[in-house]
Formats: sequence, C-alpha cells, structure tokens
Amino acid sequence: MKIKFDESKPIYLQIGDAVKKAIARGELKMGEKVPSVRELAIELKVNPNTVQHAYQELIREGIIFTKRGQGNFVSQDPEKIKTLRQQLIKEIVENFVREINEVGFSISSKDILELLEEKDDRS
Amino acid sequence: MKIKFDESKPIYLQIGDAVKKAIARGELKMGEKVPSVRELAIELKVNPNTVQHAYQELIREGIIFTKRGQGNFVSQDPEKIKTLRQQLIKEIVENFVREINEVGFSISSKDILELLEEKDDRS
Amino acid sequence: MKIKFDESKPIYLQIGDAVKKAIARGELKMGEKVPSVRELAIELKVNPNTVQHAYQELIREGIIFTKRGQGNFVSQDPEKIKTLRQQLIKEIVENFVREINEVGFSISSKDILELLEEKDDRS
Amino acid sequence: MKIKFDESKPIYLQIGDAVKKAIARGELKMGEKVPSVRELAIELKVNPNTVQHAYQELIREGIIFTKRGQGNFVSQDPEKIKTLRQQLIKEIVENFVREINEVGFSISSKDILELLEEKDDRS
DNA sequence: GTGGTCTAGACCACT
DNA sequence: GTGGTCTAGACCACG
Repeated sequence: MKIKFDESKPIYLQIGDAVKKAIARGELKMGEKVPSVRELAIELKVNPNTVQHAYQELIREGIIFTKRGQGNFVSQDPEKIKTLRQQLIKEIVENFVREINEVGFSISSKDILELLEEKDDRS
Repeated sequence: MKIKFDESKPIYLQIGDAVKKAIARGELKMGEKVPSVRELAIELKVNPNTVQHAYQELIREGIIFTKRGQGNFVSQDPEKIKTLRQQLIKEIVENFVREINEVGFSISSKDILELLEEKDDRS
Repeated sequence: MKIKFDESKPIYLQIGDAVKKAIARGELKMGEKVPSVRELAIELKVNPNTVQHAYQELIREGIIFTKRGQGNFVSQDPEKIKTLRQQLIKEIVENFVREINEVGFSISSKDILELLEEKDDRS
Repeated sequence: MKIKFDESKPIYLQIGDAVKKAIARGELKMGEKVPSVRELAIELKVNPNTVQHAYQELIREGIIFTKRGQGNFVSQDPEKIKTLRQQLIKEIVENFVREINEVGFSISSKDILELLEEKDDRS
C-alpha cells in the first residue's frame, strides 16, 4: 500500500479511499487480511490513530470487519465488493463529468462509461 | 453563480474554483466585473469574509484584479485566461485518469483528450 | 448533562447514549444547540477528543448535525426524533426482557410495553 | 450453554454472566458440575484462556468451586444460590428502571417487581 | 469560539 | 501482536 497524500482532504479519508481502491481493483481479495493498524501506520509514516480512524469508517460501511485479536479482513460478501467497485467508478466518472462540463465541455457519463468498457483490466 | 457546497473542502476554495471555472467556460469574460464580495456572499449565503478569502487567492494568482472603489475584474491578459482553462482541463483529466486507473482500468490522458476534442462548447 | 460513567462500556458510547436519551425525553429539542465539544468535555472531565468521537457517531446517525463554526444541533426532522425515541425504548425493553427471561421469568415485551403506556411523561 | 456474543463487552464477562444466569434459573443445580474449560471453549469457539478467565471470576465470588482433577462445580450453599438469583434480578430490574426513566417514563422498581411476581417459572 | 484533524504515547482486552 | 480506547496537546479552517 502506497499513498501520496494530498493536502486537500483529511489523511484518514485518503487512507480509507486507498484501501477501497485496492479492494476494487482486486489487489486485496475477499476475506484477505488488510495491513494491521500499526504496520500501515509505520509504512505511511502516520500515527496509528489516523489509520484506526480510517479503518473504522470502512468497518462501519461493512467493507472490512474485525476478528478480535487477529486483525481486520476484507468482507466476504461478493455483493459488497461488487457494489463497492461500481460505487467508486460511478463517483469518479460523475465527478469528472461534472467538473469537465463546468469548464465548458458537453459530455455525459454515458460517453465515458462506453469508453471504459473496453479498458477494464478485470475483463 | 450557483454552487453546491461539498463539506469535504473549505468553502472558500470551492468559491474560488467556481469563479475560475466560470472564466474558463467563458461565462465571465476578460475584463468583465465579477460579482461583488457582498453580493456573492448574500447569494451563496456565506460570510463575506469567506468570499473575500476566495477572491484574495484569485488576485494572488493574477486571475482577477481589483479596481479601487469599483470592484474586482477578470484579468485582461488573453494568455492568462487561455492558460487558466488549459490548466484546469489538465488537472481535471489527469485527476480522473489517475483515479480510474486506481480502481483497475487502463486508460491514458490521451484517450480522454481525444474524446474531449469534439465536445468543446467553444469550438 | 450529567453522566455517571460505567466501566463496562467505552465512555464515548455512554456520552452518545446520554445525548440520545436527553433528546428522547425532550430535554434537548429539535434544532437546539447541543453542548460544544470543549464545554461538555470540561463538564464531564474527559478529553475533548472523546466527546468528539461520541458526536461523530450521532452525526453519522443523523441525530445531530454540524453548522460550520457554530456548533452541533439536534436534527430538525421530527420523524428522526420520533424514531430515535421508539428505537431506544425498544432496545431497553427487549434487553430487559431477554435478561429477565435468562434468570427464569416468562415475560414478553408486550407485557412491559402495556405497563409503560400509562407511564409516559410526554403524554 | 449457548451465548450470542455482544461485541461491546469482554467475552469472558459474557461467559461469566451466562453461567450465573444458568444457575439462577435452575438449569445448573447446586453441586452440579459445570462444563469443563476445554469443553466450553470448543462449544463457544473461544480460546480456553477466555473461559478460564471467566471461571476464575466465578470462583472468586464463591459461585463455583474447583475439585482438583475433577472440574468445577456449582456452590453447595443454598443461601449463595438464592442470593445470586436475587442479586441478578435486582440488577436487571434496577438497570431497566434507570434506563427507561432516562427516556422519559415514570416507573419504579416496585411496579416491575409486582409484574414479575406472577411470572416466575420457579413458583 | 466552533468543530475537525493529527501526533505522541499510554493502557486494556483478546488470541 | 492485534484492535480499541483514552489523554494531552497542538494546529487549522470557519464565522
């Protein structure tokens, strides 16, 4: 897990997003252990509390779950993972479409989604 | 000027971005007066200080300038405006490409820029 | 707001519960400001972060909301408040019924709810 | 012995409570052998240390006692058992009364205890 | 003054 | 070693 932090958003949200994306692109698989709080904190050079904060959000959303004394693990619900990926794609595309329209282009989410269909690494 | 505020970013940055985008898409033209601090503050239901903060950033970047007693105006330098638009587009596209690749697609800025060429409202 | 902390549960959850109950019994009314993070922290002699943690849960559940720079306020949605109260009552009653049955009584939630009907301070 | 664990409290306390309640409702009788640490650990899918921890608490409170090489047994003191049950009932009722009053009802332990009198499975 | 974020450092329960 | 909670103390953005 490697993250280049951006000043515009809280670090804990960026960590959460990074983990979500790692799951979405299949780097972290269903049921697999996610990096421990302390381990990831050291790797990212942030405080363990910050990682903990990030993980709590993911737990709340049901994306990962805790096994007491063992660590945190990616949800085993395939539907959850699928929904997560679709949700992320939707957000990214809609955000792009909104922003690019705001600077004077006429493009729709449909245009982008069609372009993406042939670019999916997982297909 | 109408903005749907997103809680995750400071309001003053969102206002600044909105003004930049209005200039980029030609809604605010070179040399044209931008809404007064007070006026915009009322319209957006925010504190005048917040709008002032946003404008100061734009002034610092040379995108708008102040005529004492008359208000703030869009820069009259065509190069400035053009660069602003290209810069915004570049940022938006690169941000999109980075994010969409992070969830498992293989797409390049070039792919998107080609798609955009035929969608420019100004051409 | 006064709370006698119980060792069996995290403090931040107990603070959250106390605020919920204050809302449920009408002590904190719709739209009313809840104590500021710092203020409540001093009153309860806990760290502000702990109160913050408690409030974040309530915000996430839509029970209170934040006005930037002004503080946190009780939700203005009457339905939300009503649901909150009913939810709390349900939890308390079901918890009691489960526990009392575990020590050898045959009693149902219905029995308790009938008894409660005539004891509601708000009616 | 079957327990639905609640994440908010230490497992060993929940195990201890479950045993106490089994004794209170007469499922485990005076002098009777309680499940062995190993056996219960397997049944509940927890670490034997956790069960051991729970039993140590019960031993300390004089509710069960150890016969070397034979296992743990429910106290043979009838007064102990009776007190245990009354103590549990008292705690459960008082806890309920306190909580339900906190959400806006006016009810007393007496009200509940009267209701309970006719519902005792043991009478 | 308000909430939000972050760090450093500590202690606890559970496996 | 793992997550969870808590304190102390700091800085920032916003109104």
